Amino acid sequence: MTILRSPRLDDGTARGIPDATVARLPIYLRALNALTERGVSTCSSNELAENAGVNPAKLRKDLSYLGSYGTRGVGYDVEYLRYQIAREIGQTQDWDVVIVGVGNLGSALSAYQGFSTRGIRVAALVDADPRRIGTTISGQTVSSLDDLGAIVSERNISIGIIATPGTAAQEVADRLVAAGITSILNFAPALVQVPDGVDVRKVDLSIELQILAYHEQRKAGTDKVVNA
Amino acid sequence: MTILRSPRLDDGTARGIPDATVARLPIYLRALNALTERGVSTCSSNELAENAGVNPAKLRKDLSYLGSYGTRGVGYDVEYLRYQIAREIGQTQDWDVVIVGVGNLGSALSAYQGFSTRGIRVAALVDADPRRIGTTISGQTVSSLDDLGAIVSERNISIGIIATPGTAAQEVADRLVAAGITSILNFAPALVQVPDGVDVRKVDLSIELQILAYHEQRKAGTDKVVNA
DNA sequence: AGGAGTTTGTGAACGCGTTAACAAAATCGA
DNA sequence: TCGATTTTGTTAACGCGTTCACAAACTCCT
Ligand SMILES: NC(=O)c1ccc[n+]([C@@H]2O[C@H](COP(=O)([O-])OP(=O)(O)OC[C@H]3O[C@@H](n4cnc5c(N)ncnc54)[C@H](O)[C@@H]3O)[C@@H](O)[C@H]2O)c1
Ligand SMILES: NC(=O)c1ccc[n+]([C@@H]2O[C@H](COP(=O)([O-])OP(=O)(O)OC[C@H]3O[C@@H](n4cnc5c(N)ncnc54)[C@H](O)[C@@H]3O)[C@@H](O)[C@H]2O)c1
Repeated sequence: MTILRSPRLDDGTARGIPDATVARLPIYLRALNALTERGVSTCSSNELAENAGVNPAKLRKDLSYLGSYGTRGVGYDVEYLRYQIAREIGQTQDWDVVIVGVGNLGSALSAYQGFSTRGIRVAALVDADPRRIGTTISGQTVSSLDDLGAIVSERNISIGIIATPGTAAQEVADRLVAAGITSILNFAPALVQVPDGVDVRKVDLSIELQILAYHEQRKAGTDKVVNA
Repeated sequence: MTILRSPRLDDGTARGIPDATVARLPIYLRALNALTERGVSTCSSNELAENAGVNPAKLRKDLSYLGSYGTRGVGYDVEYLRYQIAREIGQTQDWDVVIVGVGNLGSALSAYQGFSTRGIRVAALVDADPRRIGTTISGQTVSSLDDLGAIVSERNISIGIIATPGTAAQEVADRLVAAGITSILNFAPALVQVPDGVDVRKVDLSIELQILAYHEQRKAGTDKVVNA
């Protein structure tokens, strides 16, 4: 009698897609867009899986959580499937984000053109440094951290990006939450505590490189065997 | 009679630490450094786990793959454990990386001070744009992509970062591999194919935000219930 | 010396994610 | 119409990662 986080509810509504699947849906979307650009209008799971770099069985299982959008013996209609995935992950609308901390990384993020094609719009830039406040970065005026609450509610922003030093991360997170933000992407190498109902994802670029370094070290130890 | 990728080999040598554990070891390292700075010389698994934001049992299991470095009834010696983890993940030496593509993101990465304290050294910057080649960014001269092979072998670089547009990613990966690079961190939204023996990790910031957007969409649908 | 208290290291259970395998459902040609 | 062929959707098996729970090992106090 344990309560399961079942992908499908009893009423048949597809809900609660596994995290691992959610993380891959944007990849499929990108692959479908690439197929459209190449003029392909129908594809099999093998074809799409190849383009996305995943196992075909995994792709089909992932898609099965959304519904039954393929045709047996035929495959998937590229445009139709693209729309269904986009709808599922909320890409039929744009999501506004605020970047807090427009230093090296925050500036690079604010200049990135690739977000807009994925339904992400950088709607506001915020910093605490008086020398940065009021300046224009990538066509946007940098606002004060103190105006965060007003900006978030005015522009209906629900996602915040922390690109400040680690020491400021918790304070910034608290302010974002107080302003009504319910999703945070944290680039600072620090743990942030948030109340229930707020999602936090962490991107740690140092760790990515450290993981590669670990494998490099292991390779060095077995190189004689591998290169023999 | 299947061959297992066992954490421990028959001779007792600790090898083949699980991927999930490897990804957390740098977090523990950071937490241990923080404890040292606070003057703490001994800590329990509960204490360290709290600082790292993980379950204590998970922490102990992770550490058990490295060896038995704690004392029952006492806990861990912070400095000793820090050294053991550092040694395990290759942080007793510096790892040199080359950044290919010094645009917005590549420049931000090259300016980042946080890498050096984690054993990562940005040893070279490379670009294909003649207007960038020869300029100085974060105190380093930008070299031509054509000199990649010489730079990599001269400076003994084993890790490459791709920060070029997605369209150039595969070509850059090929060049990195040809130059002798065996680990790649790819920021471009593109799949890159590499030979066996070369590790590739992908960081996709759009997808991180898209995952948050998905959860935002779900929250919107259940808000009435949650906020009731 | 011995018992009470503390904390590690690990065995075992559990759950999630991945993958293989196949029945169901479609197309196509004869 | 029917059999051969293709490809999906799904079930079942498997492996990895997480977590609980506890014996083993240590400290400390009397
Ligand atoms: N630059 C990189 O490539 C890189 C790589 C990995 C991780 N990071 C992490 O990303 C974060 C940002 O890095 P960066 O290189 O852009 O740093 P940076 O120093 O260039 O920029 C930080 C910005 O945050 C602002 N800031 C400081 N405190 C603030 C506060 N309380 N509220 C609002 N703004 C505040 C500063 O004024 C500055 O503009 C850091 O945590 C860093 O560790 C950066
Ligand atoms: N800027 C961001 O915040 C951000 C966010 C997410 C993803 N990305 C991805 O990171 C990558 C870099 O982004 P960016 O904003 O820095 O782009 P950018 O256009 O600012 O810089 C790209 C750089 O790569 C160089 N380049 C192009 N072709 C090259 C080649 N064949 N060899 C070597 N160098 C080459 C260009 O000269 C330029 O300097 C892109 O793939 C982008 O999609 C960037």
